[in-house]
Amino acid sequence: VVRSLPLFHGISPGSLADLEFLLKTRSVRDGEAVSFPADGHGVFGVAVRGTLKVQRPLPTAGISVVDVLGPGDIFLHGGCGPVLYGPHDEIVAMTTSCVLTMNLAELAPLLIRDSALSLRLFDQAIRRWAEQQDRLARVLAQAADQRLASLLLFLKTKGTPKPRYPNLIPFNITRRDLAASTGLSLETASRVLSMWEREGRLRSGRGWIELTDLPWLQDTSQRAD
Amino acid sequence: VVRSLPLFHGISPGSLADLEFLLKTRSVRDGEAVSFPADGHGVFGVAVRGTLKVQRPLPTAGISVVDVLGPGDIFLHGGCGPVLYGPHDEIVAMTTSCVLTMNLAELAPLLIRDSALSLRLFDQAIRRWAEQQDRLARVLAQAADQRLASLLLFLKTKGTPKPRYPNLIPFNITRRDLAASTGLSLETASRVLSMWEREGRLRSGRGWIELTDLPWLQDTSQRAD
DNA sequence: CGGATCTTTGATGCTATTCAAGTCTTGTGG
DNA sequence: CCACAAGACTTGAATAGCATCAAAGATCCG
Repeated sequence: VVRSLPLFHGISPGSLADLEFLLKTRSVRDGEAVSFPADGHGVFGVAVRGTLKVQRPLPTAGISVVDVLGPGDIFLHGGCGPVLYGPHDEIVAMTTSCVLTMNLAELAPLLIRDSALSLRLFDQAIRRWAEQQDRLARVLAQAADQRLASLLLFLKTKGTPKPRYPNLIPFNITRRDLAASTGLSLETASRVLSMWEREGRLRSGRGWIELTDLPWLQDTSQRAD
Repeated sequence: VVRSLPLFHGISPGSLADLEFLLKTRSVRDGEAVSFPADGHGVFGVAVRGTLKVQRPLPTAGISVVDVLGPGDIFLHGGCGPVLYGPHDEIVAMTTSCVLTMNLAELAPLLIRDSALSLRLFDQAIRRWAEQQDRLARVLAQAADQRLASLLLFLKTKGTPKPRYPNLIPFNITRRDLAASTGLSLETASRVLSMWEREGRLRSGRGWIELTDLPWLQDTSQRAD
């Protein structure tokens, strides 16, 4: 499984063997959360198949979706030291998924031994970080419909397309998720999508969305009011 | 200069020599932007002294402040491949500052040779990425006053405190900057700060802010409406 | 002193939220 | 197979919060 990931292509056989020894496969069903040890040890992981969302609980009992993981995306959860997602963040499968995980503490020795592997992870960190930077800039500046357009286009990049429906977002995504990812209310997200559906920009149903007018969505996400 | 940065403490003498050879010092005066080659080659850099903001131009002719750099913070600007800030992003000094820069293309060979250095940069990438994650979550979920409180506390961590005024944000920060960092309008930012000044939470003037009630700001940034 | 920039304040309007009611879809168990 | 409950979605009306527009007041600099 490890060897099949583009993330690890060209990595030395020794490191691959170590990774294969340390990384444990686990499957997560649609809607289920990835469970983590409660003992405070952090986890390093990689998404292999499927798509997952990272939810952050809010003091108001609501949640924000702070990230979306697709195949090949790494994550660092819980624990102390440099970590991406806090111990309260939940990683929930949006479709039947498969992730690899290991103890975070065992990652550093591996990286010290193999600089090519370090570089690969550094590269990915920069790429994903820039992705977040972009999301932040959009949330800071854009109106409701623009944020939704940006988000839908972003989500499309995070899933493995279904053969027969290339523009269908290939995982379960509810109005509630869209709202939690854009900082809008569920009702506003629903209203915007209903409008777009009337205009023929997309088709949608309970938990699924198919983008039928990508160019228009691109324009919308980039227009200068 | 390179050796004095905590970022590079404990790095092998060989790599330090390489870094010292490649990294060029440049000073930036208050309000000035760091200039970059227009030839499309990316730049890797480190902030050494002072504080800088990263501005992203918007289609509406406005700007968003997407990041703030303090001493020891790295950045990757322009160029192709994995890069943090796009070619249109500007890095502007908020106080007289000093940064080290080098050609981004020359970074990878260095990282391949020294895995400890790679690990150090990976660590920082994760830390800063998590910082942005946190900002994103706040912008998604919080009201105007909460966002401003979070931002002020964040900004305080990015400057080197002035000896006589530990709670003074030690660089030039205008209402316009606060607004561009939180996604609010200049007027709203001004109104909230005026209110806080009347309530004795802070003192401020043209371009400066002194936080006089840190615990209250903490509470505000974390309260559940 | 004059000009530029930063800041404040008020009036007005729009956008998105909130609250509420109701419809549709899906899965479950009898 | 049908009834039912839970969850997802829609829609409307009222409201609140923030943006926008406009004008004037501070502060800094040469």
